[in-house]
Amino acid sequence: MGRPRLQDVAARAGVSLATASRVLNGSSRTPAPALVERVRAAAAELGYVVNAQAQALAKARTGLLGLVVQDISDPYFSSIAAGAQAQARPHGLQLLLASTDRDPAAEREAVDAFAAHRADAIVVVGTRWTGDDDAALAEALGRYAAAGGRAVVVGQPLGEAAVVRPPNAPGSRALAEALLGQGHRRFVVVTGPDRVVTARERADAFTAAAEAGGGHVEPAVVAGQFSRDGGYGAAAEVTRLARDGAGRPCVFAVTDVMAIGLIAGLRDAGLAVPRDVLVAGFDDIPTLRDHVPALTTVRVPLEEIGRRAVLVALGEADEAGEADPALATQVLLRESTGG
Amino acid sequence: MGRPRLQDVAARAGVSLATASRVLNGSSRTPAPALVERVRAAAAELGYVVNAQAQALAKARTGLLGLVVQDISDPYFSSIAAGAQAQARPHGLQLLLASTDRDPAAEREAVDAFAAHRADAIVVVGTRWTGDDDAALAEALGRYAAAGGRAVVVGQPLGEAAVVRPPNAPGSRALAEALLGQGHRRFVVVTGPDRVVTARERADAFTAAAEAGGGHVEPAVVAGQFSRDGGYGAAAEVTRLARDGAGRPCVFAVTDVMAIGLIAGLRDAGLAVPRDVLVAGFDDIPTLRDHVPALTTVRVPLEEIGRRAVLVALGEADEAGEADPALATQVLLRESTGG
DNA sequence: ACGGTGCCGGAAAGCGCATTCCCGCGCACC
DNA sequence: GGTGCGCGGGAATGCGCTTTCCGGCACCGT
Repeated sequence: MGRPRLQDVAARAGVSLATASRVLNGSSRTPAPALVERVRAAAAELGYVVNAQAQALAKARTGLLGLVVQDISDPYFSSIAAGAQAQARPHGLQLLLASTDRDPAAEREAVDAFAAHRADAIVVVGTRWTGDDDAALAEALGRYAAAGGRAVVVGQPLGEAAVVRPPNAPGSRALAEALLGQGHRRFVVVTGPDRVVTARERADAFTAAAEAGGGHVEPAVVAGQFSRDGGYGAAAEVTRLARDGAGRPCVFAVTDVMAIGLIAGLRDAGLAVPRDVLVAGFDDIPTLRDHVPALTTVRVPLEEIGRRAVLVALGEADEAGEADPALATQVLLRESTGG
Repeated sequence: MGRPRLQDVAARAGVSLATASRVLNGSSRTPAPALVERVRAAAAELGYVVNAQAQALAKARTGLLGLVVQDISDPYFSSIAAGAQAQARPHGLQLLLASTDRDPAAEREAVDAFAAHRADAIVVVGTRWTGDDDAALAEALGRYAAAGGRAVVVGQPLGEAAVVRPPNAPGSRALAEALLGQGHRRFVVVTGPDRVVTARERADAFTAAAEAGGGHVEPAVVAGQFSRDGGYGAAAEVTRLARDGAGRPCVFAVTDVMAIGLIAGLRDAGLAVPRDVLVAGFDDIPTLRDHVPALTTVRVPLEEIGRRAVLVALGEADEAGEADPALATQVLLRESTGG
């Protein structure tokens, strides 16, 4: 009553285990057509389902790809995951997913768990942290790679792992230049907590480009969280700046979801966008396409980043730097910065 | 230079394989403290990482939980996935994820792949299809369950699998009643393609409740796709209805993302919400919380549904019907239906 | 006609671990 | 002081499959 084994299929087809294996799974040699037919028939009749675990043990390859993201319910990560999934399927890889809730310790645990499952490759997606939160993760990935696994990080470099760099700096620079082109000169950056490297990359590149282009950038507003609520919370400080200084400030919130929260907070404070304050975001989250006011943002090819990470993990593509043409951003100027 | 095996750890600690296994993984018996210490030390020195594949083969349990969703980049599914992940981790289960791009054939293939990997349980999330698109999936899940796997579907019942029913009908009924309570009487339902059972469940329950409460429900508008673009495309027909009849129609779009698309389409057609048309959605997608106008919708405990599905898969909870109190919906009346 | 060259099928040795069974020891009890 | 029992450690078996390796056969060339 248990599951049929390959042995059972072989017996029913009147062939050896080796032949059955060659017919159903093997690749190096192809048995005679008559045997192939018999084995296939026997397998079908028995409802045979290969045991990937046993196969993995024998072949030292599991067909598993570990994907570690910081929050799968965040559209940024789920878009990347969708791209990874799309690329994994045609390669016959199954995705092992871990969503870490932005906890560096959980990231490390996920990598260790995937290593235990002997995933053929591991892709870790998400911002690195300043300080030494990453040390344990780097070590875990290092051990994994030393044992023959392929490690890829999407975000910032970490240890020896191959890296796919989302175009944070180029995108932020392009955004600054586009806003300068619209005539804006007074900028405010709403960034995430200090330890979030991605937030810093975007903020720094934007600030540098804005100042290089003759703009004035106010001291950055540091949001308490790297999220919608963080953006909302930053509204108070932005409101103060808007009421103090001269002219409408043009605010760059380093992610779309922060920008959305910021706009909501401004509205609750009695300020309208773009009437009183201009706001731009980053990422071009699909669900926010119909936001009112339409949000100026930078489109990041998230799915493509996911696909690329998988290809790198498979050794079929090279690492991607911030300037990689396949991962180029696109600035989308919309109503929130004055149209 | 290969990975250390348990055998290597045992040798280094001067104990037998069995003892090492008992120390590091086993549970039935605990060796003497001195030995435990020696084995642990040896494992640490060697950098031993247990081979989950080998363990799975020997124990006939993999610690894998298969999760099949229709589109991981859709916030509906990614929220459920987040809940599933949160529930899986404390149980020491790893998530095997498949995103099928809403292709019934891909759903079946994913189930077969998970069965091959001997996942301890499989959860299939998403609407069923009318017609016999589901037959193959039902069969695959049936085979899997017959071989001892635990199968759970989130959505509509399918074969013998345990089912967690999102509260589509209760939520839709409650929404209709709330809208009636606001005084609305003229309703339009924007539903998805006929084959999408979830769309039909919501539309039917809403229609029945609205009519039972004395409302008038126009013939349903069938969107071409179960998505934002489907909602956008339905705007033309809704515009016609709004211009024809008497009074502002109150439109129920069966998902938030369709509602958002609809509102965008209406805007492009020159109609404002709620000035000319009222619109309500379903799901309460977090990212849309700051939409303007604020969207009347039905909050569905998506993460909780994900958690529950995992618990059912683990045999630690019972199936959940549409009226399950733990999965209750909440109607959120907001500006899009007149506040 | 004979030795040689491929092919093709089967037997068997693992892959890394859990687990059953067995054995030896020390203790309590009679 | 002897018997029985409990406990802790080790040898061996098997989980289901892949993959060498080997033997036999047919077919080729000379």
